[in-house]
Amino acid sequence: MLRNYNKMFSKSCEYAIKAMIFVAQKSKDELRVGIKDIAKGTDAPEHFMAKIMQDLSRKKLVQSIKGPNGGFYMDKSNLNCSIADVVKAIDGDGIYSECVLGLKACSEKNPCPVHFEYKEIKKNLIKMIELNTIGEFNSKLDTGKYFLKNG
Amino acid sequence: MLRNYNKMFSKSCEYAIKAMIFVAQKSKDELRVGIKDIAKGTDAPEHFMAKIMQDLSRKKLVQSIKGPNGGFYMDKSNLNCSIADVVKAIDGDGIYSECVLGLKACSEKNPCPVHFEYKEIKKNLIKMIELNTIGEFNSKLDTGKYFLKNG
DNA sequence: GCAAAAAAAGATAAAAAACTCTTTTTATTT
DNA sequence: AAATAAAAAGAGTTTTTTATCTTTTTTTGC
Repeated sequence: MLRNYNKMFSKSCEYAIKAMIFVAQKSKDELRVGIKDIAKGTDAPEHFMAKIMQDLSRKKLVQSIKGPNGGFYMDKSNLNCSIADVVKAIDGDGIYSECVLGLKACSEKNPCPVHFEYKEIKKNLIKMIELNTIGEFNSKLDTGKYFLKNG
Repeated sequence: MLRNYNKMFSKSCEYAIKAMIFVAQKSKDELRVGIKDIAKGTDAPEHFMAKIMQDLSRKKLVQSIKGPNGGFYMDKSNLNCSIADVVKAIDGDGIYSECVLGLKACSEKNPCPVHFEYKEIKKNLIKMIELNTIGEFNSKLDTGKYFLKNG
């Protein structure tokens, strides 16, 4: 054990969620944010974040424009997307479907020993990521009481 | 995204939990279980499982005896250990302490945007893994309604 | 004491995830 | 048209996790 697991989401996914919130925040008035700003604003490695943004952009979770004054921004529908949408885009839908003990065959009819206990937790987790939209974080961050990076 | 994340626990940890439940189940009457049986009974790669069992044994979550008729088994106190104990032994206590967005500085006073929503989920998750002891799974598995492996 | 059985330990390999660097494409401004 | 700015794409490296293979140590039964 060299790690210290946690890992509800992959690192890429953590970065993606933070980036989405950051871009939403910064692009309120049609402004575009560059990859450098996004990386700085979320404590993420720049080139790695670039890859993630490309991915999110390809999947239309965020808008991008090349060239001078280009960058990333969000339209109305992007602001409406939930954390769950981001998670699904980056980590897939394992959070919906996979057994907490990794059993492929685990199901209601063929449950692992913790299936039903975990079911409740999963339900709440899914509710949480589905109900929180990216746009809603704007007001939260505006209060200055929430943070996207250390220090 | 080649993965399909999920990953509440690492693979090692999934195997460890299953192994603990399996050994508890099989060693009810002072019997010892060998690594081959454990691997088979949990759908885990044998040598990898061996490593994990060594780890659990070193940390006294399970007992082991070498030589002919040796193997793994559990004493009373082992049966009393919770899933949380196994998780902490293998994955560390990140599940208790780490921010879901990976922010080192995230805390009650310096919360990330999802801190308080996640707090509730985390509380339930911790409750679940702390209240479920390994020994308690015996009766569950005895009913034949729960499974530790596919197929 | 010797052979066999089993876990422990050591060392290596393969796969996946995280991260970096370089080149290309697209758009803008002068 | 040329220079520049920015994202996109491609190709690589490093680190971590997962998995395998080999040797050593311990215990038991003969």
